[in-house]
Amino acid sequence: MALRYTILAFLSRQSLSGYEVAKEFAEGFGSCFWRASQQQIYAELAKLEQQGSVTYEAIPQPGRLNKKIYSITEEGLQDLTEWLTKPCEPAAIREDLGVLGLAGHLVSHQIVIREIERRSRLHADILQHMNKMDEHFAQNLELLEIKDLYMHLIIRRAIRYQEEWIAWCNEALQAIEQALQR
Amino acid sequence: MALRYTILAFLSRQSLSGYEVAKEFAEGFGSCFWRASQQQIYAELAKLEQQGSVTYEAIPQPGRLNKKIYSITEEGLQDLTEWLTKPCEPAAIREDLGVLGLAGHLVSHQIVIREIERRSRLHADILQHMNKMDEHFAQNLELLEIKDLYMHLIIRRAIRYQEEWIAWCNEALQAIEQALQR
DNA sequence: TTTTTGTATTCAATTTTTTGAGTACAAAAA
DNA sequence: TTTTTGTACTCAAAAAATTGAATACAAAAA
Repeated sequence: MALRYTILAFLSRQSLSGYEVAKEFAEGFGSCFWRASQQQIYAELAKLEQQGSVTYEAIPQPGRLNKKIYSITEEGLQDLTEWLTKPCEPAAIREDLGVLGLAGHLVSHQIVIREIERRSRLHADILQHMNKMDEHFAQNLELLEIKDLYMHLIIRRAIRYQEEWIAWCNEALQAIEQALQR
Repeated sequence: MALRYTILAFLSRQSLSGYEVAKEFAEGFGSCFWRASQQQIYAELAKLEQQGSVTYEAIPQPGRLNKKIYSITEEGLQDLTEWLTKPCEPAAIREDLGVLGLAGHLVSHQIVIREIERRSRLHADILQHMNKMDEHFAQNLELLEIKDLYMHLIIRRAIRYQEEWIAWCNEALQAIEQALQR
């Protein structure tokens, strides 16, 4: 279960409130790597706090609910490090679109084409977002400290992933069109 | 929830026993696209049967438990078609290895390198398997009926996915080595 | 001025997934 | 001949994820 460790990893970079962790998932790393709902995140943070892997400092906000700034503890750091050290297995692709490959013959090719075109556009949007995320790192690649180099590499993974999707969409569209002409 | 529809999609191609569906997941499409345990599959088939999306014919096996051959029904076909027609969203990458990008600085670079090298090998193995799956389709691409063309395209997706992983692993290893030399 | 957006968190029910067994027998391999 | 592998299915508990609310207020936009 990587949600726990993803949260710990965020907190190993900087202390964050639950809301900010959720934002990381929604906009940063998580937007294309790992998704989690706010509820999941708050629940996990509470569990981590109970187990002593994180602590929080309650920041009283004038006229509002307290903001809890979570920080990783020694135990949390150790837990995370241990997990990172273990080998991990590749994940399944788990794409709904894959089912179209199994049963696409049940719907008209227009629908298949429309869906692939739509996907291509979606990935182009995400790609743009990822490229923006990478900008700062890619510009001074030579001076990056290790922490940022790894971040750059993982963003690169996301970028290549999106590019690959777009390339496949093109390949697929071309193949379908060619088949239709016969 | 695509498990349900993935099973329906398998059954839309041919009738299968629960065991054979599980094998599809373990070795075929599912090995790299969608994973599901036997228990999940049997449970889902039972649910689908209750709902009338599939039926089964019990094949008495001499001296064994009955084998249940599941077939998709009209309702199942309609349900699946409806689902295929709706647009679907890209999935998150959900790779444990991604966490290394967030917190790789906590472990030695040997561990990071070892893990990336390991990944590269794993993906090469899966790639080989996928290429074998595609062989039959790729050979007579010109004569494929639509059903098989789509299957080919989705296998191509899996192939490109593995190739992309391997390419990224190489890029990452090179970047890390270069950084270490400074 | 009212509505929307953004910050910030919590609760609860349901569904899905994972984990770990257990049953039963045939065929092939050691 | 004993063990392993493959076929074939079932049960149950625990963990994780999803869905849908609800609360509370500030700031900006309409």
